[in-house]
Amino acid sequence: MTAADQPPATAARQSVGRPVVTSHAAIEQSAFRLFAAHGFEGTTLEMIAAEVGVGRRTISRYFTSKNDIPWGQFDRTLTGFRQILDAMPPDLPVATAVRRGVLAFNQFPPDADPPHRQRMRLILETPALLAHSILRYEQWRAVIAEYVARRLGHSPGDLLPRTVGQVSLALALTAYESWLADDSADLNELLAATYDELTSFLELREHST
Amino acid sequence: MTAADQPPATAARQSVGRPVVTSHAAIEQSAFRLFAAHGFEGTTLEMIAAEVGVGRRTISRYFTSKNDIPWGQFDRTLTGFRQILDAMPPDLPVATAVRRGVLAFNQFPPDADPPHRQRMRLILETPALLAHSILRYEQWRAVIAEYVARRLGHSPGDLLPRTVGQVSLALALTAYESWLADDSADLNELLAATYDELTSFLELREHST
DNA sequence: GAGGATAATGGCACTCGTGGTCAAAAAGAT
DNA sequence: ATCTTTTTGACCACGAGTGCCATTATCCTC
Repeated sequence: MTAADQPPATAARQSVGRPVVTSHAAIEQSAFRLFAAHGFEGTTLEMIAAEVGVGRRTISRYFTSKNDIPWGQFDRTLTGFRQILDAMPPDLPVATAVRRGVLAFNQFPPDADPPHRQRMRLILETPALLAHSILRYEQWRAVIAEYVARRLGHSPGDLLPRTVGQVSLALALTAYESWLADDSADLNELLAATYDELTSFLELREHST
Repeated sequence: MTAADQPPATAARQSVGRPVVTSHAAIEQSAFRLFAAHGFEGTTLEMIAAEVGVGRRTISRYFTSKNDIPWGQFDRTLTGFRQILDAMPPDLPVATAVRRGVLAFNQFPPDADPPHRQRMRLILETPALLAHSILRYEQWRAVIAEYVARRLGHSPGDLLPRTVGQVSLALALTAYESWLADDSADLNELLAATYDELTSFLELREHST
């Protein structure tokens, strides 16, 4: 009931007890190979287990669900996102800081682009994964809400921080959609464009109710 | 391959052949009773079938998935949403029309409020249903995107219409969250407040990159 | 170096949702 | 009364998820 219940947690303390036979990364790689070949639905946990060379039960220990496999190290990237926002100059308007933060978060080295594209394509084009994604993005939104709340002296549960988190996600998802639809598109440009579209759209209105 | 494959489609042509033994509404009601008593996960299709008095297989014919049961007649409400938007005065700024449209769509007669609240609480507080919801909301976003596209002479697939659809959904979901958190809250006021929060937030920024 | 403690593994079994198939049932139509 | 039409429900199989537990492989202690 103490540490034995924890999942193997790749790269964690591992001195005593039977050594691990695989890793999150190894499973992820095998899984992606199979996903590419047979599609997400067409790939069973059994097939993944066979590809990795472990039991099906072991796969379920490393990933709490099949839907979680494509997400890889997402939790760790959230820490990076938090740092990005925290590093924003405090004199920058909050809205600008959030915008730049989201752009910076999605700035990848050019060589990491194809895998990232493949991963996002899988997630956004597989209904089961698309549905599952909002559960994962909840934490992403929370990062933004917490930052906005801190900057403005609100609580993260207040309407404004939550709104900004949710809207930021909406904009990012829209940009990603366009990005996946056009192989030559630049993600960062699309993110910026989406933000601009929203701003200009809202300026189309008078202050009526 | 013609009409026999179609689901029973409550209230459709039904003159020849074995008569239906239940309806979407009847199943929905029984299901909600059980959901309230045992929770969504704690209710199996078998239990619902027993409560309705039909076979488990029949439930699966009326609803393509367990996740779809709480949505009831959502498809039909989309038609209403389309009509609401189409009825907006053409001289109204698009952003204002969308805002008013979303508010009108969520304007329910006071007596329909408790069931609506119960339904939305179930959907938004059950992880599996929350995840499934974005698949359903895709059509809702499309209604907005199509309206915006028509008003501005764009294609519904363009960046701006999609952005507005996605952001509108984000605002609505945020408002619903707050609504469910406070029993005495008014949904329409919260929707308006969420829109205002976004507007004021964006005005907090200078036009920098 | 033998034995014990420790922790991951993997097999087994079970539940549940989903979906295919098909015979039976229940109505109208001839 | 028989035929046609359509729904029903039973049976089946598959896959994901999960609790349980013996097995295995390592480190630690004596």
